[in-house]
Amino acid sequence: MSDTLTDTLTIRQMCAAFDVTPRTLRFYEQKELLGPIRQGAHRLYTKRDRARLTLILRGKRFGFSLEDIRQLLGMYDSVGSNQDQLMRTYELTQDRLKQMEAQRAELSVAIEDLKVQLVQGAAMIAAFQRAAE
Amino acid sequence: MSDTLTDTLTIRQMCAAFDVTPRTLRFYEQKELLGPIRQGAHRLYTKRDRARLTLILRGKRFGFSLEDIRQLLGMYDSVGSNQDQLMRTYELTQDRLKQMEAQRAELSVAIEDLKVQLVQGAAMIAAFQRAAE
DNA sequence: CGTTACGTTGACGTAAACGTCAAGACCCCT
DNA sequence: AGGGGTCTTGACGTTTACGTCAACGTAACG
Repeated sequence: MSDTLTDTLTIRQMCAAFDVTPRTLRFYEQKELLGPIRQGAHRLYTKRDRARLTLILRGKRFGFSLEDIRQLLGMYDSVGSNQDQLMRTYELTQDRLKQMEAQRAELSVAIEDLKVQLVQGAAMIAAFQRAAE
Repeated sequence: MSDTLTDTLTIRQMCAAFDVTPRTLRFYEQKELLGPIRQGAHRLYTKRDRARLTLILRGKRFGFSLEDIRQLLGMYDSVGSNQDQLMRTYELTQDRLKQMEAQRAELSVAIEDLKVQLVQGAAMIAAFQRAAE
């Protein structure tokens, strides 16, 4: 088994692992997206932080704001919250899920569009080459 | 047939149709994403502008920057460019397509994750309700 | 035990994507 | 001809998501 007490990363290791800067990690912490434990003043990032950062970076790639993501993350650690809070988070997550499914459908459309354009582009390039003979 | 000479929208009509502000349309024009014709000083948005704006707003929803989108739009009106330009645009579009396909795959993962969370959330809510009896 | 590397907290700077006036032009109406 | 509505071009303000110092603490290494 992995030693959960020592299974932590320093800020540098974290940066290397996720290709972000220290500033970014501290910024996310300030915005309550991450909550690394402290050893003195130094930050230590646990498995939980790594999981959260994965979700944060993923969310960003889909155009979600950090505030959006913060709310989404609420779903992942709603343990210990009361029932009302849990219900709100649940509904919020349902909404977000629908958004994401709509987004995926739209992305598929965009991909198909682009494929068509590529075929047309290839045809134009071929025409150029015939004309250049 | 539609009269192509009068098939244009004013900036207000355009804003209403796409739910954006005038400032946004002027900003996109300044960034060379749109190129409405002019009647005197006034802007008139053609079918082409409408198609481009659709693509712009779609791109934004996937986290593309306006500069990214400007390059993508280059693919859609590369008619009249020379072969080198055409080839560069073609390759650029291929790259972007791969990005978008990767993005879609990742989005699917995120959606599945969220669905799992929803099931867990539902279970937690159910547990709360049993406990409250 | 010094110094070199890594860490910390502010504080200020910056790029992107607009928002928000200000000042003026143009058009329609009565 | 005056008023109202819509348009124009600046110019400056704002928010988000960090970058970039400065000044300082600490930990590790030879």
